[in-house]
Amino acid sequence: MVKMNPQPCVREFNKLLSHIVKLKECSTALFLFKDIRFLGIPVSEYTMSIAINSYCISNRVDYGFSLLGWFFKLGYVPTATTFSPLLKGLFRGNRIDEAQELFKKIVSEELCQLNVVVYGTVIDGLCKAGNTARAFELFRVMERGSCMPDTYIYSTLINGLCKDKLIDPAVKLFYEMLEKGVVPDVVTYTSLLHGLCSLSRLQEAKILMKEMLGCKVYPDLITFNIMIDALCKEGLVDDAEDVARIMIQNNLVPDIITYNSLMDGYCLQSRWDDARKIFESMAGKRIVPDIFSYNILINGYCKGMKIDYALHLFHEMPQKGLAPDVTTYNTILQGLFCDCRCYAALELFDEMQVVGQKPNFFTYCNMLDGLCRNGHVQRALLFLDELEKKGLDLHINYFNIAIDGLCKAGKLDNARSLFSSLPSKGLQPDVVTYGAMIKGCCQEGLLEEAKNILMNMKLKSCFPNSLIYNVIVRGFLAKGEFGEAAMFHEEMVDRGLSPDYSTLTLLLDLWRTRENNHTLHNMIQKFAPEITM
DNA sequence: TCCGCACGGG
Repeated sequence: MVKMNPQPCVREFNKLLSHIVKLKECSTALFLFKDIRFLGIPVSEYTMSIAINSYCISNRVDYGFSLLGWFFKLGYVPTATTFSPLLKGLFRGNRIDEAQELFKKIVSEELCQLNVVVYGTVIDGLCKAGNTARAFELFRVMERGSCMPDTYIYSTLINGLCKDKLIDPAVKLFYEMLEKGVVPDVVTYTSLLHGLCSLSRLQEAKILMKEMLGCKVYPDLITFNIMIDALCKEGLVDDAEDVARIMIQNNLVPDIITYNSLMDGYCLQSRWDDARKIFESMAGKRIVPDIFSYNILINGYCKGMKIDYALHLFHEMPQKGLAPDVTTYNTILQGLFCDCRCYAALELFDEMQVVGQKPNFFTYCNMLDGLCRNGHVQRALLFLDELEKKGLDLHINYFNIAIDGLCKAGKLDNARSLFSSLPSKGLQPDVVTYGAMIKGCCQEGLLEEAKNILMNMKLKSCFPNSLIYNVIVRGFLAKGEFGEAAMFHEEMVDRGLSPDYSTLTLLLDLWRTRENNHTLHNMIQKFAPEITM
C-alpha cells in the first residue's frame, strides 16, 4: 500500500489496521501504526482511535492516554469510541477508581456524548470488579435518561448477577427485559444458563434451553461448552459426550475447551483411560493440547494416585513447548505429598522458583499440609517461619494448617502457643482456626478448655459451624456427660445445624446400652424419631 | 474505517 501510486486513502489504511486488531494481532497493528507515522502517511481520528484501542487491549493503557493527548493536540474531537477502550483498559488493569474518575470526568466536562457502549463498558467493568450494585445504579440512571439499555447492557448485568450467584434477580431482570421489548440474544441466554449450571440447577437450564430454541435463538460453541462442562461437573460425562455429538450434528466444531471439559469430566469419574483417549484424539482433530489440558490430566492422575503418569506428562510439557505454570507445580506437589514423596516435593518447590514460577497461596498451603500429613510437623513450622522471615503476606490458612497438624500430632501445647501468637502477627483466627483448637482439646479430653474457646469465638462474633458442634457433642458424649452434650446439641439444632453421621452413630451406640436414658432418647428423637419409636 | 456482553485447570 505504501508503494502504490497513487497511495490508498487513509480509510484503506484504517480498514487494514482495524482488521488486524480484530485478528487479535495488536502488536502488529501498533507496529504498522508506527510505520505509518514514520513514513509520514496521513492519519485520521479513526486511525488514532484504532491505535488507542490496540494499546488498551495490550494492557498498555498509559500509552493509550498519551495518544489521547496527541489526539487533542491535533485538534480532533474525541467521541465515545475514543473513550470506551480507555475505560475498558483501566477496568481490565484493575484500576477501578481511575476508570470511575474518567467516567465522571467525561460526564461532568461533557468530553463526549455518552452512548450505550460507554455505559456498557462501565457497567461491565463494575460487575467484573465485584461492584454489581453500583453497576445496577448506573443501569437505572440510563433508564431514566435518553440512552436506553439494549441487549448488551441487559446481558452484561444478567451475567454479572449470575457470577454473584444471584440467579433469581438475574431471571427477574431477564423478564423485565422481555417486557421492555429488548430482545435477548444467544449471550443473554448463555449467561443465564451458565448461572443456573453453576448452582447445579440443570433441570431449569434444560427448560430455559427449550425456551431459547422456541424463540429461535440457537446455542453456539460457548453455550454448548457450558452445558458440556456442567454435565461433566455433575458426573454425567456420558451425557456430556451425547451433547458434544449433538453439537457436531449442528455443524459446530468442538474446540480445546470442549475437549478439556470432557477430560476433566472423565478424571472426576476416575476414568483416566477415557480421559487419556480424549487427550490423544485431539491431535487427529488438529487441536493442540494446551496448558489446561496438561494440568487437567496431571491433576486426574495425581488424584488417582498415578503420580508416575503425572510426572511423565509433566516432563513431556517442555518438549511440547509448554512451560509448567504455578498450577502445574501445585498439582504435582500435592501428588507427591499424597504419595509420601516429601523429599521430591521439597526439591520441586525449590525447582519451581529456580525456573521463575513464583509460589502462590495454594503452593504454600500445599507445602504446609503435605509436610504435616507426612508427619513432618516440625518441618512445616520451620517452613512457616521462613515465610514470615521472607516478609510474605501471611494468611490465616497457613496457621490453620499448622495448628491442625500440631493437634493431630498430639502437640496441643505447641498448637496453643501458635494459636495465641496470632494477634501479634496481625492475624484474626477464623472459624477453621477455632475449630482446629476445639477439636484438638476434645481429642485430649479437655472439654472445659474446648468450651472456653467456643465461648471466646462467639464473643468475637465468629459463629461455630456444624463441625465444631459435632466435635463438642461427641466429646461430652464420650465422657458420659450427657447433660452437657444435650445442651450443645440443642444449641446446634437452634442454629439450624444437625448432627453428622458419626455423632448419630455414637448416640445410637450409647442409647442401645442405656435404653432408659431420657437425655439420649430426646437427642435421638430430634433427628431419628423412627429409631426411638 | 473506530468502542461494549457468555465457556475450561490447582
